[in-house]
Amino acid sequence: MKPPKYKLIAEFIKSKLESMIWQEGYKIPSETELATQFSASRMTARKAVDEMVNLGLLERVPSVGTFVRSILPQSSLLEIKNIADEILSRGHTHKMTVLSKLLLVPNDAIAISFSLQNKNVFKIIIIHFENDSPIQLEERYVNAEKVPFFLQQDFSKITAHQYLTSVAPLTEADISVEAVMPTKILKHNLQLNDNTPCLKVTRSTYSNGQPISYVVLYHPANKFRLTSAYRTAQ
Amino acid sequence: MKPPKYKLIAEFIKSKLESMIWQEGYKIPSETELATQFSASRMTARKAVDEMVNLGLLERVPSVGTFVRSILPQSSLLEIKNIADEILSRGHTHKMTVLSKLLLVPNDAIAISFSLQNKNVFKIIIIHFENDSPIQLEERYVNAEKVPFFLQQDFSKITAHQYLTSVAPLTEADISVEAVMPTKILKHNLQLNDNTPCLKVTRSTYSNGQPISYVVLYHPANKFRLTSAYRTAQ
DNA sequence: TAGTGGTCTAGACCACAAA
DNA sequence: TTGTGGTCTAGACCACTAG
Repeated sequence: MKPPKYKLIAEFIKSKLESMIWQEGYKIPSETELATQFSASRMTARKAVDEMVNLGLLERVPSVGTFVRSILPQSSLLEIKNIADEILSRGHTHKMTVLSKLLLVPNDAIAISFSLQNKNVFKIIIIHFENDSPIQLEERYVNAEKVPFFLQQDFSKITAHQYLTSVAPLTEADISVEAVMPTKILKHNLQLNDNTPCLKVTRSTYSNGQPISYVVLYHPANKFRLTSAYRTAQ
Repeated sequence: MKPPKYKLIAEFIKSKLESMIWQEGYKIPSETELATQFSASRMTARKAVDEMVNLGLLERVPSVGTFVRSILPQSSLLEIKNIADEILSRGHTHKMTVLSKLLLVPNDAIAISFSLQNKNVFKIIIIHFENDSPIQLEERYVNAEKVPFFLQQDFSKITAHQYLTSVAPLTEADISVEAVMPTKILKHNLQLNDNTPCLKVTRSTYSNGQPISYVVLYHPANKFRLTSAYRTAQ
């Protein structure tokens, strides 16, 4: 299984960018030059450049050349925050209760969302309290292979999210947000009235391409808002 | 200026998706077939398919074929996107109705959120439709001093957001998301049942420190998800 | 005029899946 | 065995920019 040639060229470009040898605004070798350098056809070199352009790392200027783009600090947009820290930063007290802990093989829906099939996962359900009032129900699935000691943690000392990021650095995440009506169980656990909708946040996290955790968070809508700030570069 | 051949092929595919002739899961003609049909080489047909795959509308399965992807209505929280483009990129039709347009001095709540006091703002209310079904109510306040010709735009040709970014480049934004129960008016306009919660997105946008627009977007929860992807810098 | 990216062709070989 | 997508080649012509 050898990688295709265009991947090699793309890796070459990436390494130049990572090592900062090619800095912002630098004009990279023309497609013809890259092709010659790698004994490839121009179409193949172009495909490598295509990939980097799609990633937003390079920018083409017709008739002129291809240049290193300025980097946008996009990661700060929706920070993956720790609920304990957030509550403490509001000057409130944080408490949690673990409702259940177990080891299982995920059902289809979870497995597909989480790209884990026929693998063991841990499941844990936690309720978080802010000043003794429930503010979040956390239903979390964790890749048991990658994080074998997950269930042995004392979650009153370290949150699940804190522990996971310490074991496997968070590199990618997919987040989705919906508004839902709570189920009976949810209503009971979050001490909700009849007509209170919930914010449902679903998040899959990955560490270097490996799925680590799939979590569904429910927040009573009258107590919670998800916020995010956006800033362009410069 | 005639469009390149691969664009024609891409448009052909897009039209099949928009008209729902090719539905979810449908296996589209092979690259070779497309090439023959358009008297193009396979590489050119492939480039058209590439484009649709990158847009997330098609999915390749090696050795088997290329298929129409299932589409969940979702929107990016991170990127400030244009709802019309998003709907179109799902192969659906977009329509809008302007409910009201006016010039006013903002009340306190709006003024504070929007850091505009004693200044004129335009207010506009728009309903967006995806395939004739209402998907978003947009209640927007615009800084009249910075964007004097806002109300004169034809919003069936350009969305409010498109026009604003063309006049004043978006540099900062604050976004917040809540789950709420719809008011009577909202229920009526979004054609909602009694028990459908709404996702309420509030966004303030700025251009180089100047407030440009404050917008509240309501989405029926059964039709909408907000999503976002997170990637660390390399 | 020389160099660049944008497009395009008409072939080719491969690995893989389905019949 | 056939058809598919994945990769690749060695040319080509174009419009455009810059020296």
